[in-house]
Amino acid sequence: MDISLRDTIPSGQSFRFSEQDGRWTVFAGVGKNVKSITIEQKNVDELKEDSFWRNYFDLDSDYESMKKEFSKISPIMKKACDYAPGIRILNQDSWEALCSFVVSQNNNIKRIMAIVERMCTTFGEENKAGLHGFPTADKLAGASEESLRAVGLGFRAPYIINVSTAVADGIIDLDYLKRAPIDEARKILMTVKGIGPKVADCALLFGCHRLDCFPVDVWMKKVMCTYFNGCGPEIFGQNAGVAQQYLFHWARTSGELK
DNA sequence: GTCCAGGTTTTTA
DNA sequence: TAAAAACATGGA
Repeated sequence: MDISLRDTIPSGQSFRFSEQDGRWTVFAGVGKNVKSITIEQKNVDELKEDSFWRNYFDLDSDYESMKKEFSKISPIMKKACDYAPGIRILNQDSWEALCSFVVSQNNNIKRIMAIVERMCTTFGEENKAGLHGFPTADKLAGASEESLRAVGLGFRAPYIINVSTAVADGIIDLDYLKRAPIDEARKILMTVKGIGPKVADCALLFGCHRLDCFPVDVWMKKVMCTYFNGCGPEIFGQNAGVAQQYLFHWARTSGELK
């Protein structure tokens, strides 16, 4: 089973992309390390040729066996896997993901994307190809609250300064979060004012590839309540975060959620 | 005008 | 402790 671009790129895990006539353009990376690619579904095999994008789209993980395990859990879980079997968890830059999910709180995906784009053009370095990278933590830590409000961050502006300062000062070590015990990792993130359990879990799942993290937003609350008897993520095992993404996508786009 | 958006913090009871 | 309100902004 190949990756599905349409079920993965705009599925609420990344925020820098556009689509026109089936051609997806994705931007990824911080500062001058930013890269972009334009790709169509029929050409996804080309992604395997490039080590960066091969890793970014997580093409070497075994999703077939994960889906097989998930499908045993319940009929709805199987339905979600069959509904969009080409979903993948992207390997985004950890800082970009963390910062983007601070932007995401009480916000909608379209507006998150617009704000992130303005953050990149305003605060992000431009590389030789003219692409703006995601702003570094150092840059945002030094920005004024006023200048952050000017790109539409609203009440999140001080939160962005808080998280940027924590990363810039090494209080949050993103590389450590990739290997720390999961409870400790969440706890470290949540010391920042503006990061709660949901944003912490999204940062860990989508930015640190911690597949055991299970972000619960309004959609997932409803799914767990309605179809899983209010159970927690334990029932999904070590790759719960992947199960979460299949359920989230199904709930949000199928129109079948009661 | 009201409600909502991949929430979190602050206030109130 | 737990529930409600406040927080910016723009689109439906």
